[in-house]
Amino acid sequence: MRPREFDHDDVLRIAFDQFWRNGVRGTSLSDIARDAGLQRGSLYNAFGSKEALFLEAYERYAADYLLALQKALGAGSLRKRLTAFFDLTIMNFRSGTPPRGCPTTRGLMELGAAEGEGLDEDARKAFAGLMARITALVRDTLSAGAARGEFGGDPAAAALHIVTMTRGLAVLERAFDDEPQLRKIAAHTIDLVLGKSGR
Amino acid sequence: MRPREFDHDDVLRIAFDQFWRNGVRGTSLSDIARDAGLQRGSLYNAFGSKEALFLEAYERYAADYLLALQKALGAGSLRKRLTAFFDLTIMNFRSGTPPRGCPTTRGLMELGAAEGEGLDEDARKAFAGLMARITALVRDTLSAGAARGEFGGDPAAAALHIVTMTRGLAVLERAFDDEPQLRKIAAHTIDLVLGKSGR
DNA sequence: CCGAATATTTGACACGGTGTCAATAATTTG
DNA sequence: CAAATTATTGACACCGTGTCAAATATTCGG
Repeated sequence: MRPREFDHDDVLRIAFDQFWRNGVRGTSLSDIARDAGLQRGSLYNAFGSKEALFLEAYERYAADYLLALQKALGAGSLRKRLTAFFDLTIMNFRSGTPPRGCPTTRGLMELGAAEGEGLDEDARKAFAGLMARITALVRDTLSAGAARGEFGGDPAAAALHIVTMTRGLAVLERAFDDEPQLRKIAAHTIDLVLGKSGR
Repeated sequence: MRPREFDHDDVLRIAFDQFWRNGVRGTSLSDIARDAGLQRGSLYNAFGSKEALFLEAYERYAADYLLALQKALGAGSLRKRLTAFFDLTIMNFRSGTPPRGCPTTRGLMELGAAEGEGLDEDARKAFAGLMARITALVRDTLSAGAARGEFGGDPAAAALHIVTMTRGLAVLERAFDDEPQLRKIAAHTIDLVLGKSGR
């Protein structure tokens, strides 16, 4: 067999960077091929379609991101953990020049727009899976905090609330381009969930 | 002058319905022209471009939606008002078969993907304006509630929190297609903002 | 009532993007 | 070294956006 002339993971990274920077709609396979130094046909041969390539790049990124979130949630008081969680989330939206927005939400909203087509359903599932895993991480962190007396509510409900807030922040970031406001909203959320006193 | 052969507002309604149902990306001007019974060229002549047409249709819808929200926020106890607000929001996401998602958020995320191009910036501004106006409505409702002793926190911060939650719900609706869960999250948010007792 | 002015409609065209396919080229294995 | 297998390449079809000139319909002034 003839071997590939490119590295699979390299292309996924290049593609995700493009998708993140310019959106799925705003990125053509010609763009990615040019950046990766190969022909469009090779991408089709290796990945099947633009959306399949996006999906692979997305899942690769999601795995890394999940690890980073886990790390952020893993040290200090419950308040410190949640603060680190929101900090990482917001920093992620604001990375790049200009800020690229939420890498996991933008793709879904773009692809999820035209549903029932097969691949879009796969994108939806990938996103739903990531959200479920993030929610589980936050829930476990809250449960552990509750066991130490740092939290008194329902961990599952609070985790869902927190994750919903991160998705809302992802949308508002696109609308307002106002990082201090995002941070204020996040701080307020932590206060609300933990009780303003800080316990 | 030769008069138009179609009604401006009719076309905006037809277009917005298509955009809402199939997404901006998934709707071609041929689709809209077919539904409206005219030629593609007439749409370009009347509206300039696909995105300009979307924008006009969007703003027309947003004005109606804002009135509906205002009405929902206008009667009963503060808890009842907020409940009606979230109910309307969620019902909006879930309307249509299959549910069409949030009419105001989807378009932004699709168009906001490729930024710095002029018209996308207009879409961002339109969305930001709508969000600001909704936030103001909620803030005023909370302020009035505070004056009646139904709420004890910071109305501006709480309003921003609530609106952020609605955007998060708009995203999660696409991911999970689980209406009861959306309602649970909304109820939990109201409890958190007003204090679980209900005062 | 007629013609000029003006805006709308129509259809052809260019362009770019996705995706397919057959032909070609480069390895590995027998 | 030859056969088999896979990757690459370039041409093609198709669809969507957007532009333009020609044709058409209406209004207004004389």
